[in-house]
Amino acid sequence: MSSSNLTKVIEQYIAQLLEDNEDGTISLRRKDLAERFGCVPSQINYVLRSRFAPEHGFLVESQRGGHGYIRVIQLSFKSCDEKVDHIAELIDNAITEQEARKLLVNLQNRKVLTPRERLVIEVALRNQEENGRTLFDISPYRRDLMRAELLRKLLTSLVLG
Amino acid sequence: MSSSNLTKVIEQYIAQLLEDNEDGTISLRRKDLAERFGCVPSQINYVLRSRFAPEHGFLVESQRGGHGYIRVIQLSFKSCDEKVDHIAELIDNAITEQEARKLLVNLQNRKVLTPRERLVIEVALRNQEENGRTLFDISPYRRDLMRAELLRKLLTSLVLG
DNA sequence: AAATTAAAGGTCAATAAAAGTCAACAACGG
DNA sequence: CCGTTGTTGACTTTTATTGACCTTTAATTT
Repeated sequence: MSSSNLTKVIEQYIAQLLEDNEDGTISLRRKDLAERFGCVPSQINYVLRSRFAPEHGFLVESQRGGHGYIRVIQLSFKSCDEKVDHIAELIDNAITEQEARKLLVNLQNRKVLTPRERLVIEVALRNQEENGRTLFDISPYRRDLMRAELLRKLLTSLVLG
Repeated sequence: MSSSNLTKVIEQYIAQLLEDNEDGTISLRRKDLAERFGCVPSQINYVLRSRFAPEHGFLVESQRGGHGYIRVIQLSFKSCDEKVDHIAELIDNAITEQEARKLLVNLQNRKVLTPRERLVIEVALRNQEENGRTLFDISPYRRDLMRAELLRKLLTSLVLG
């Protein structure tokens, strides 16, 4: 039944907690949450993986064992969907290394990225390029596709964050 | 009460002592500390092992017998190269997702990374994991190797940058 | 000086209390 | 009907706490 979609319900519950808490950080007990929603504990992991991933601007920290916890951190609320759409448009289905680099320089100039953030992104792109070329023998075009996908994930996480 | 988190309380106490002391060094008596917090002495060893280990940026020295003591030293890096070496030591040849996440939390706590930088790094790691798992069918161990390599590249670039 | 004793701190293993992983199965949307 | 998304439970790993036993050092006694 789509009316009782557990994942959605739990997602909204957590989102609500995050909204209520001004600093964008909340702490959960996995077991308690599972009990509250009458589900198995690993369901909580599923919700976190699928809805509160870093690609969406969230960080999740946790500790096992006695006094364990799960902490969800929303990096910021000033996410304008405009910006995200803009980024998404900027990055086509495929993007070359040159285009990617130009885009990053541009974003840094516009203060969307710090120099350090640009650096990390470039290292991540280069690493994937390297692996695709030497380890997996991916075609140039497919590498452009993969580059676009990675870049989109990295940038949207940052724009959201 | 068993509901309170002893380890955390003791950790914060020691951290406070270190903050108050300008030279980043303090001396403890294990027995006194155990008495103050109403726990068994070996609990102190646990706190030191798990919270003031080198990977958290501390050194612990001690002496047994009469006039014994435990000294905690907060270490600082003179140069970038020292920092790079330290980071390199933290990342083994292979690293699991869990270990990687812990390391990143730790580095953020130590102000080596901003939250946004941690976010980008987590996205990059997740992306590679996802590709390795679903696109290229890489074995778990090999994914741990690749994760370590990527993490090393990303972190050293940042520390140097 | 050597032996003893007291006073530190260290190690390890058992136990309990979390959270994580994975794969099979179910339900849903196109 | 097929691929994706959600649900479940069995099994694993990590963390915290406690206590019994071990080692090292300094002071005291013989």
